[in-house]
Amino acid sequence: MNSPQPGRPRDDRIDHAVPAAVRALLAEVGYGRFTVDQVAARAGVGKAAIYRRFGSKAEMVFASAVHDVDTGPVTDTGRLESDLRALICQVHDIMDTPAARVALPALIEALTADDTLRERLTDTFLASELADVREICERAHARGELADHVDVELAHLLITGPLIAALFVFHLPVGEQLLDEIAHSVYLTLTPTSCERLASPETR
Amino acid sequence: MNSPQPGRPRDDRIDHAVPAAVRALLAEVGYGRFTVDQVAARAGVGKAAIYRRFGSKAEMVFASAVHDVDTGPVTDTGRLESDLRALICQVHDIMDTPAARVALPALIEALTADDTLRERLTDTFLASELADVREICERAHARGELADHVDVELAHLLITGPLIAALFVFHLPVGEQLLDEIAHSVYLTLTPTSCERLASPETR
Amino acid sequence: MNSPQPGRPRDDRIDHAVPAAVRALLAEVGYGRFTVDQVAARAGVGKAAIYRRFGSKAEMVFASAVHDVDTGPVTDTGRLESDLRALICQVHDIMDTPAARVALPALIEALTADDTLRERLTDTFLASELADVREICERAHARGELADHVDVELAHLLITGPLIAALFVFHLPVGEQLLDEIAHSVYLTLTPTSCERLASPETR
Amino acid sequence: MNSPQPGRPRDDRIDHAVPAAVRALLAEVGYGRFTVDQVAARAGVGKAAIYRRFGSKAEMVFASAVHDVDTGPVTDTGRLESDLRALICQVHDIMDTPAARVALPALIEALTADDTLRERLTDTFLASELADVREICERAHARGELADHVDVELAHLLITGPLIAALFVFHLPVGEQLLDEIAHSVYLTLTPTSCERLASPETR
DNA sequence: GAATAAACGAGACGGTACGTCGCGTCTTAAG
DNA sequence: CTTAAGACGCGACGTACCGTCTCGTTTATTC
Repeated sequence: MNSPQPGRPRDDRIDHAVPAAVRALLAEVGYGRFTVDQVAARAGVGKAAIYRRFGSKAEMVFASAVHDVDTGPVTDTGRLESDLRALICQVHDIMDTPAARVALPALIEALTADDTLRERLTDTFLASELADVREICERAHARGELADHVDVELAHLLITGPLIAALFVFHLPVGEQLLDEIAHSVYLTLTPTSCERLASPETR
Repeated sequence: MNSPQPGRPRDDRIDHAVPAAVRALLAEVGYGRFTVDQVAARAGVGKAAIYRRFGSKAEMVFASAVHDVDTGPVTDTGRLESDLRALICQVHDIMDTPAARVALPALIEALTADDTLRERLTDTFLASELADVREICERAHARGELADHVDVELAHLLITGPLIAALFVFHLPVGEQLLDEIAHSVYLTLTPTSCERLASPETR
Repeated sequence: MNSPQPGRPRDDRIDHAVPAAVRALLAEVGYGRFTVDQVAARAGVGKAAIYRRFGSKAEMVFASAVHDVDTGPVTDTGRLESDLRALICQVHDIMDTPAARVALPALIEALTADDTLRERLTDTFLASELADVREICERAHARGELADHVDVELAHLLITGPLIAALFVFHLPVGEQLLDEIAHSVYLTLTPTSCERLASPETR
Repeated sequence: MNSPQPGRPRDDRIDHAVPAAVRALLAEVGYGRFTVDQVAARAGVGKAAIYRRFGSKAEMVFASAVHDVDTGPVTDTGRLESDLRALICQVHDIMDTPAARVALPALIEALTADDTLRERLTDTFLASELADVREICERAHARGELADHVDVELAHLLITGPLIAALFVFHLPVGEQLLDEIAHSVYLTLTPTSCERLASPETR
């Protein structure tokens, strides 16, 4: 019926070799002195094979660096703060890969000029993270830990922002304690303080 | 005594004209389609004069983008939360310049490869902001709003991180309300929760 | 057997278009205000394609200026003096091209520093001209016009020297009469003088 | 009367040091990789002092290379051929200086673009050499060796041409024998052959 | 002797061309 | 129809040199 299409099929090994070479080179030389020809040579591949798969250098880097960000479902710890803590840890693990440490800054740079890339990021990474935050909040609301209307986008910024700043801008060491503190900060921000709850429980 | 130095001195007007041209061009065409020749032409200057001052295109851009970050003293509003709000606004004003919106992502990218640049950023921008945060906290402590030991670096991350993420990564609109919310979040994180205050009012 | 060589082959049209553009530009603007970018633009070619063929601007110019010096066999007029006249005319035609008038002085300059270039000139142009002179002399000898041992290199200098001096050093107009006179001078120099012939007519 | 003019007078040492540096550098690196800044450094002099004396790099080189070409009167040997031989030797001595071997090719190159330079050369070097040739011919005519009307310009080309070609184009060794042969060739060309004189003494 | 005026070393300046490098496309022959 | 190899057009890069200009200093003549 449908002939699997004529001609030589694409080589699956290339689909793996190229992103691997990209990550290796990113870790070695960074994004600045990073060349498509180098990637081709390293992967033992022609440039045409690369450009048949990726529309541009930026796309190639982006697709190669964040190749398996399907983080799976958010672990349910039973309490809001530790759920947040788990999510933050998950995000951190994605960002602190050797390849990601150089690819994400490059991605940030590329985003300023490339609207398509920006849209794609919004639709995939951002959407998925917002969904995760929303899920956590809904679970907390179901448990009565949280009011029904929380600003999910704000929460997302409070979670990712400090991580991005620490990792990619100020290049500070990011330890467990910092993740705890960020989680606690978000928790405090999302939950009405005891004081408010005690003082005016009916105002809401 | 010691002759100031032989030869024709550097032209002061160029020292101003080049960064101005850089900022204008960054705002107009972005970092991607940004040319040293364009800068030279715009500034009415030869390329040699530029490369005599900056080692590379990147250095020129970064040195030009953050030209007057000496934001002066932090306004004292009398209350911690509004002090934080003012500081956040200050930081935001620096970052939301047309030139900065395109230069800072490029700077972030460059930081991953250039240790010197990283040090320079740490010693200037980061140090100055940490000092600002510290000053605000000390004033709050003097007023009795704050415990004596607060994590200034954490506070700094909580302030700048969400701004950076919103402006440069997710390209979200940053309005007054968001600045309010960030300030509130930092305030909540720094101050002991009501609950704790209620539980141990005499510890002060 | 041996694969002709991998990859895209050099474009033959460029091999012709570039020298043509060089000659056109040399004739138009001279060697002084002559730009590689202009050549590239005129030939509809990238600079890389040029530098893939020629190691430098100078190489490109010289290789382009003397593109078809294979002047074919020397015309046989049946008499030594008119043979010489024909050869001188041939040499003059090569040197008085618009392109050659500006390229050859530059070539002369380059020869002082570049041994390789010098060798190449010796092996091609000089060798070919010496062969021509030798052929003419041998024909004359066969006809009995000439003694058997003539100094071919001297003859060559006497032919080309005045042309070079007139065209490239003193920039004098070179008309038919001058060519006649040079030919006559060489003829006189090569042939035994009448005096000698009168004195010893039987030596032949 | 004429005040020797106010202000600091020009430094005589510079007038000597610069041409000396030019000749040294020409001999060392040739004209191609020859820099005005190098000359200034070598002579221990500022560039302004150079450009106050010479209008351009080409002028400087030209004036420095042929600085003492006042060859004095032509020796009178009593016979035309040896007079020619002496003149050729004089010309050769000028051209075969280490500095001249690189400066003259550069001068030849410069002549194609610079009309002023060409005029200057014509008015000085060429005029002086033509005068020399003319003087020799007149002496020969007075002695009865020569007819009254000889083509002085042709003679000049026949003298200088082969020298220029040998020295600057083909870079052949120029020995005493070659000078002899050139002199003989010119002699033959200038003097009517015995045959002609014998055959038709009255045709002239 | 002070003022003037030109020349000096040093080196920055505008301009222009150089030769290199990278991107993304195209063109071969081979599979 | 894909592949490896590599040439292609384009365009920016950073360097080099020219000839000019500005400094502060030095050296002579003129008031």
